[in-house]
Amino acid sequence: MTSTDVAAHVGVSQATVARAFSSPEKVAPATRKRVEAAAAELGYVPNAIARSLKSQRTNIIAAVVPSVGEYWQSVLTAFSKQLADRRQQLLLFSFSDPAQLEDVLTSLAQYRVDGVILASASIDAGRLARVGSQQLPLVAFNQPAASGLVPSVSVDNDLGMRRLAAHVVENGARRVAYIGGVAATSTDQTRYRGAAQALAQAGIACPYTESGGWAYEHGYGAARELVELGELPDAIMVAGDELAFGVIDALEDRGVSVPAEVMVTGFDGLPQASWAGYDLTTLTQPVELLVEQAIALLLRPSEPEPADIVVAGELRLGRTTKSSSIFESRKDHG
Amino acid sequence: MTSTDVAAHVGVSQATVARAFSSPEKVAPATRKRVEAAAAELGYVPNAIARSLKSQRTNIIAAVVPSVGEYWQSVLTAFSKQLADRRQQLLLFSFSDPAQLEDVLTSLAQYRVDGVILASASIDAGRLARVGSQQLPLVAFNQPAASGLVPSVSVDNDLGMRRLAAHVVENGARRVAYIGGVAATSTDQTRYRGAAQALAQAGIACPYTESGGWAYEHGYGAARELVELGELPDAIMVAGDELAFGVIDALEDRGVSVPAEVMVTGFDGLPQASWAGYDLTTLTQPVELLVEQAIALLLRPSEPEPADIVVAGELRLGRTTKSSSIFESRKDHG
DNA sequence: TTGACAAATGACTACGTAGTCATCAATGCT
DNA sequence: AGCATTGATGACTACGTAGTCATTTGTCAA
Repeated sequence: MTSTDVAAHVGVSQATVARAFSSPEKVAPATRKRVEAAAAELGYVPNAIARSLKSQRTNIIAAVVPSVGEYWQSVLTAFSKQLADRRQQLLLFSFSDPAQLEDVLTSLAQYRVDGVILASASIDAGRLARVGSQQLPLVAFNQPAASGLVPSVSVDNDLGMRRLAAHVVENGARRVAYIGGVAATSTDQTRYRGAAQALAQAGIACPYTESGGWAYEHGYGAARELVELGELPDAIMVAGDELAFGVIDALEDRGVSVPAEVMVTGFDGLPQASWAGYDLTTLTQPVELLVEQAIALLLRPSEPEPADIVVAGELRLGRTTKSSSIFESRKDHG
Repeated sequence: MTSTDVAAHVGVSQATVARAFSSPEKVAPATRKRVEAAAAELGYVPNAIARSLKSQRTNIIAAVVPSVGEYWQSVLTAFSKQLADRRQQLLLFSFSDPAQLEDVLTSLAQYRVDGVILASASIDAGRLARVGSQQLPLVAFNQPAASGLVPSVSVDNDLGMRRLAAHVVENGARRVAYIGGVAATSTDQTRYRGAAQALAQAGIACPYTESGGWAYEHGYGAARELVELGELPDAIMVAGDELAFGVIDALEDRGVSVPAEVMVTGFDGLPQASWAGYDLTTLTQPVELLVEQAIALLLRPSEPEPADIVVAGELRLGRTTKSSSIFESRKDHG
């Protein structure tokens, strides 16, 4: 079924049928009605492929996203929803291993999408530059390393961690440990630096432990090791919520009470952080807002130099850092 | 950058450049080398849009998936991974409200994708038929209602629930309640029927409570009501894992111990079910296998009548139904 | 040496749409 | 009535690729 078929059926030219769909105001109402009726009867639907070839726009945005991780799934959900509202489609390129990125970027280039969202902590500057050198609109999502290289949107990792650090210090923590994800990622580095510097101002050191990933089991493993080494701190600041869930479970499995013995903070503000089972103190990322900004950056005519948008998150106070009664009363009397 | 540009640069015809990429064996090795070199130099990448127009294949599979829910996110991840392995792309159409389905299906039709995965409990038979009436390959994912209408792949909901029911009965449950998601969905109905029938064989009634959704908070709310009504059963069978997490947290928030006072079972086998914090007894869906079957069904030449593939899940025993010591010892001595 | 044949390549065209330009009819104005 | 203007429509073409067919080149055997 093509516009030509419909045209023949109605007795008009192919051009008129095409206009009836792409710019209806240019077609006489009576004609438009007849075209629409015929299209419905014949089951004609405009071919987006052909339209894209002609118009050089696909109405498709590509998202390059890690295939695992609660956080990325929630980001993906937000993108998919907001793009749908703008009548754009989402072409998904997911990868589980940074080594697959080459392939992904290659096939991505073939599809002439209207824009690309690069959302992954593990895309290095070199690759970023390579993608950026192509002409297509691009935005890096939550990738501190991209700043300056390509347009980017990020949560304020530094500020977020500072707030969390200030909070645990206020709650009486004097010895703090940090459990990171993958030390090589700029996200991890930025978050750790924020925490370490804020704590340093309070005269507190903050040893870094790399868990080796961003998943539950990495957090679980790292916390288990901390427990087995003895010498537990007053608080553990964790680089991400999913990691933090693992940390909490590992601690409680070994009889360490959270927050009475050890406080725990996360980062991201996943839905699960609000679940009663965890009720995690964390830095909630304004995902909807971040995504909105990213899409705006993508569809806006490109500016001379790459914009870097940084949005502050919101502190979520959960039971994992609730002041123990000792501190509460101390504060009451202080 | 088009194949024509590269051709001019190398001094061959456009056809030769096209062949060098689409069927390299038809081009003399020396020529191919020169073409590839020029393409790399000029930054030429074949245009998948134009290729699709010509070849009538897009190498794109569309997935229509609810935008919320842990389960669907994990399914989406699996599809995205497996399709990438087969060099297919995933065009994502997500919706948060069944009312949006009309729009979604309309824009879907324009993209001439090679196949469609319909994954949602809330697509009714009428709409299914409408989509099915189009010519494109289609597979319904985990939608019992689709059986017979269109090709489908599902986990064995009935068998799974029977196994779970048998398990809680073995563990001594004599009074069992069922918390469903959305009663109007065929998934919910099938699962409840499986549980109710299996329990009936043991002479146990199984009242149904609708929670009104599939999310954590729905489960939490439903369980809270059960507690407030008093009369807690020995076991609560829940229609989905995410719901079950809410149920567990609601129970424990109100001082009801799981599993000592009330056992809880889920369904789906989400990653979180294995987290130490929940360690849920559930029916693990073989998501990878289901997805594999779905893709195979999609890409296989269409059979005369729609195939319905049903795959059994695997029982996961967690602490939420661990036999209490009373039963343990009773069994030891029995 | 020449005919037969295969390999390599080029010219051409279709895929389905939308934009440009031309054409034609209808309307309004002087 | 005659002319300019506007609106509606049709003819034509380009978008970038890949398949068909024809042509050229090279190889081998008689």
